[in-house]
Amino acid sequence: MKEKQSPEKRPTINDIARESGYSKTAVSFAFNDPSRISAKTKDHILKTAKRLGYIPNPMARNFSLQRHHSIGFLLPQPVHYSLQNPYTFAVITGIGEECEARGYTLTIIPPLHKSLALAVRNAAVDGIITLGSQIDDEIFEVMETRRLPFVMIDGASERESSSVSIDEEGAAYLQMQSVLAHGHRKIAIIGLSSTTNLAQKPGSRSVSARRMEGYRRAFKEYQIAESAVPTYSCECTLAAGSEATARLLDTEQQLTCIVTMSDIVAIGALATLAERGLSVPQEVSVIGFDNIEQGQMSRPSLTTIDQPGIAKGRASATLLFSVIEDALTAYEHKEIPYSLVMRNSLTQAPDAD
Amino acid sequence: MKEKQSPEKRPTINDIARESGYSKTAVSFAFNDPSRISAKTKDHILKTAKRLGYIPNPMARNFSLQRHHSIGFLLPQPVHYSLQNPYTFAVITGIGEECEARGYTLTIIPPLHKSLALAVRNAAVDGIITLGSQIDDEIFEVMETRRLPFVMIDGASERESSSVSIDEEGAAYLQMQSVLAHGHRKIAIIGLSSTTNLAQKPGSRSVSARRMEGYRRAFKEYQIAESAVPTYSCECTLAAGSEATARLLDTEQQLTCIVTMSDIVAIGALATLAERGLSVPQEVSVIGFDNIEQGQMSRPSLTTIDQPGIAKGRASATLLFSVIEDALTAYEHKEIPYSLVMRNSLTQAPDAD
DNA sequence: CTGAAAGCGCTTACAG
DNA sequence: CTGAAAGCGCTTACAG
Repeated sequence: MKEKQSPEKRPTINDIARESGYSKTAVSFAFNDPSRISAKTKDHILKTAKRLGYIPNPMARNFSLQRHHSIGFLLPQPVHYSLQNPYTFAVITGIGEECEARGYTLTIIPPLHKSLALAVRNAAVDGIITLGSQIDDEIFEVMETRRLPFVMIDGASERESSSVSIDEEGAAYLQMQSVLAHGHRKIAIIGLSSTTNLAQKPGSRSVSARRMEGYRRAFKEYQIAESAVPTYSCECTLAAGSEATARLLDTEQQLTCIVTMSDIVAIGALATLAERGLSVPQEVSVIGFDNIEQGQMSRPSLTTIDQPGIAKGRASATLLFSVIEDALTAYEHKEIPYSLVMRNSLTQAPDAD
Repeated sequence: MKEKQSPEKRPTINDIARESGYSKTAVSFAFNDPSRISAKTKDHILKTAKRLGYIPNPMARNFSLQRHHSIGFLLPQPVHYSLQNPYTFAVITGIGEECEARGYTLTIIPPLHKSLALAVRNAAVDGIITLGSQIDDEIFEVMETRRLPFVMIDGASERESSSVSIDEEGAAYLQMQSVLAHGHRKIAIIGLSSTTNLAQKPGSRSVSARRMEGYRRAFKEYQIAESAVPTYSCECTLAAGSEATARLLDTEQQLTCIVTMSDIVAIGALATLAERGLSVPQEVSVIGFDNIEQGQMSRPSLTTIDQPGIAKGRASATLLFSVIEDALTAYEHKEIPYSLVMRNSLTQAPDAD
């Protein structure tokens, strides 16, 4: 009765043991540690396995080993939005490179029934990397009670964990400073709107907020009233960037420079400016943030702040693996260097002299 | 002795059963099917779970259920190359959207110790989606002996499985036909080089090969000798596209149009042409393939063949889920529609009249 | 070199 | 409504 051989069912280690005449132990060794059995035994077992079409079941193996061999990447927003931004992809690429080197897979975790926390409860991963500052408390609690190590990229929480970021305030300062140094005074900012519907924690400052402080420092240095600089915000997509720029051009008079917090938004702005017949940078300058690859190819090429997504992804995965595999418990906060990339979308203000 | 309470270890269902005074069965029901126990029991159990910090172990749950709740995406090339192409990302986005709707995660599977087949042996997924035609026989064998359902996108195998593609030959015909209809006769092609080091199976034709047939049909129609059209090929990256274009311009005389098999390559071509001071489309026309988002933003905007990556991703996931969840066994070959997107990189040949 | 057996942490058919 | 027990398919410490 035990032998019921439905042709559908894949063979298990028991089938190979029975069929080859050896024990399950021997079969397991044949696949995982052949040095522990004789060459003859190994050959016989492997041959039997091949004949019956046996491959050890990874799920059972992982369960026995208590390792998923995968790390998770938490999408900050629904798939459709998140994956629209090449910066997200750069981060994923970096994480993926590190996974490849370690023999892990990379599990992308979208919200489950609209809930990321629920998705994290169920995620079959050994650790998690988060991106952005929209991770709510419930998610952290789930990760903590699951004892799931995690690393935050661009995060804003004071949780006990490793993290990877750039100095947002410093980078934003550099960005605005370079705009002001080019003589621009009629400036508009397009920031990043937080699409989360959860209240931001008082202690945790969003990326937008931290960058605004950098802007303020630059304003102070150039004695500009912050209130004189209109600030818009939009989602981080090409379309939203175009549209925000259109709104902005309809409202503001005689701008000479648009400062964005994302290349994607900046490229959207370029499109709208071209449509309106405004030449960049002669009439209006534009500056981006991120340094995505497409910024080199846009016309004009985009002046921007380089924040290397791939490097961030790699660094976060390295940090995560060090706690997963080496059981490292000291948390590390890694700051990735940023820099100003001068290309052709920013020039002297036309009204400056 | 059994009770050794290391503070490190997360509690299991046994701990909650013991602590709450109920059985494991009851604990399991409290989480998965509360209607089967009394409200009082449920409350008590859930409270105990919360107190001890218990979340059911997903690995054990999956193992018991014999479901990973994840589908795999097979990277056609090492992470660093594959994820360079926005088309790949569009496909991933489409798959991700469908996973999100079904409550699955999406596992990205890079090669393990350089071997994709090895990675597929170990992948903790319920099914696999492949992209491109570089999947070798060993991989198919692994999937088949693992009884792992799979769907191929842009695949070229005659395997028993569902697949998603466009009519490559027809789409390429349309592309070349539109070039010829604009009067171009001094044309060069930049195809896709196959980076696989395995011999292509005789029966399976690569995407490049199938598209060449479409080109041939167009040539025949316009009575052009195929041998008169130089054909280059390069990897599908921006840099390789730039470089192939440079090589091509160094060798060929007085081209009026460059026909590429990928927008990424076409955008690389645009960059090289700009560098050389050749105006597009006045002096040289360029046509792409894929219709990635950046093609709208390039200068000039890119005329191309639309092959919707997101739609392909979604369709492939839908097909895969139908065999995973509904145990569907009939294989389906889905053709996604393509179309010509006329923008500004293609115009009448300068020498035509 | 080889094997019997415990263990990984759940789910669920079955009996009460 | 509740619980004892079998089962999911491996790995590995231990004994021989």
